Amino acid sequence: MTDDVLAADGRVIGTRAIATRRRLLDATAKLLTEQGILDLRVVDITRDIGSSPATFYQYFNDVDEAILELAKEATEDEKPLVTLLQPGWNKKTGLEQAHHFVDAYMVFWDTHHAVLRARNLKAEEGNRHFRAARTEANLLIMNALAAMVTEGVNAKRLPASLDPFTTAAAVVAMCERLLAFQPEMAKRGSDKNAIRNTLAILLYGALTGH
Amino acid sequence: MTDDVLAADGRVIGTRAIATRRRLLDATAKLLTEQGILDLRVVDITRDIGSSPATFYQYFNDVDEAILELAKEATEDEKPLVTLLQPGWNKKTGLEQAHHFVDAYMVFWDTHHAVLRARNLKAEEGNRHFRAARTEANLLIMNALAAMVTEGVNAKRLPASLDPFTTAAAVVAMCERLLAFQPEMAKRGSDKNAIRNTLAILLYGALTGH
DNA sequence: GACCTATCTGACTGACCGTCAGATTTTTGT
DNA sequence: ACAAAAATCTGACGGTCAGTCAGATAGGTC
Repeated sequence: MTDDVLAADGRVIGTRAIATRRRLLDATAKLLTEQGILDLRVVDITRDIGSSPATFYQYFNDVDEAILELAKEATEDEKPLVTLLQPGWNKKTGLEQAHHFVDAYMVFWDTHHAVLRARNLKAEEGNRHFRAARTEANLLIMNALAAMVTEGVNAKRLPASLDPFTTAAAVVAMCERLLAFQPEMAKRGSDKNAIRNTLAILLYGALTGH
Repeated sequence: MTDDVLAADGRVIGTRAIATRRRLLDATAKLLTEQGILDLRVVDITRDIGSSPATFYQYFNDVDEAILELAKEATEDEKPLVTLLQPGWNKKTGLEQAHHFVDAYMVFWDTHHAVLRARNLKAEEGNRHFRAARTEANLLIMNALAAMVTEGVNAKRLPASLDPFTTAAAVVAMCERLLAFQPEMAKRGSDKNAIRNTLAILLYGALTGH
């Protein structure tokens, strides 16, 4: 019952409608990637699937609602990343584990960057629902990171004055931002591999104190 | 001659027009802060100064042009920060110097966050002019940071595999992002001071290896 | 095939964008 | 001080998009 798909007015919809709704979501994601959120128009979304604006509003009250759903789908793809973040990265294999995480994060980012950017913008501009979505997604990763920092602090490898949660936020920030900067940095001589390596080292250092 | 103020069609304008243009820029900055870029409408900007949309287009070809100018003004305010980033942060006073930088950066961010967010979004969505503006601003800080990293690498306090430029980007990312997250993190128990301290420690560590 | 329900869309209202011709204000010349 | 010229401002308009609603169309049931 709970996973019934609903129209904008809340009624349960059938298979044809579910398919239409899905095509609308896919078109939204596509146009978000191609044109960015500032030029995202409902007309374009519906034109893309050969339909009319009225159809869109059958399934979503506004564009935000569609983007929010895409953001939640992205969060689902983020969950598996947590398993790569377990306390106990040691001197021998820790750096390699950091690399694994960075690689997985890069794939995740490449897949969802347009939606994540839109989500973050709306969250930063104060939209309650997008704040909640971002917080939920970030907590997945940040709780795992904070646990690793706490372990490092307890083992006296990291300074006690380091706030684990803030450090975790800083680590997430580095990951997201370096990937967003990537194309620009490439022009300045830092290629994808340099970014990957440096990110792994910084993560490894910040999280373990090694 | 070069610092003459120009209208949208390129002609040099007089004192009354300069004042109008300035009021338009201030109103743009104000509404960008209050409502965010997604709800920024030219009608609102001109209404705010008791004028009409046509006036706006006398001075700017579109809203982007006004935001870009505000972004460039923000860059001017960023330049003094570079003096706080000199190689040679040592064990005794280094952490304190990191605090100074973090404090100055916080003030800068608080003043310009709405414009900077808009600039970064447009840059990330591929707008050439905003990319250039962001790159110019970031290079100010990043070159200074990269020089500090290079010094740390040379003194063998930092691993040689660390790419100075990427590290600098990571540091900038941490600064920007933690400040953007601030209100959200406050709710989860990391107050402004914890953020300030943690950021300073992370900076100090990443830049000097101490 | 007649009926019922789910789904879709044409057509409309209202708002904003960006333009332009003409109105208003300021400056210049005498 | 006044008229002419230049600079600045704006009302009004055509075009596009958001969002709504009544009615058309498609799919299923008996």
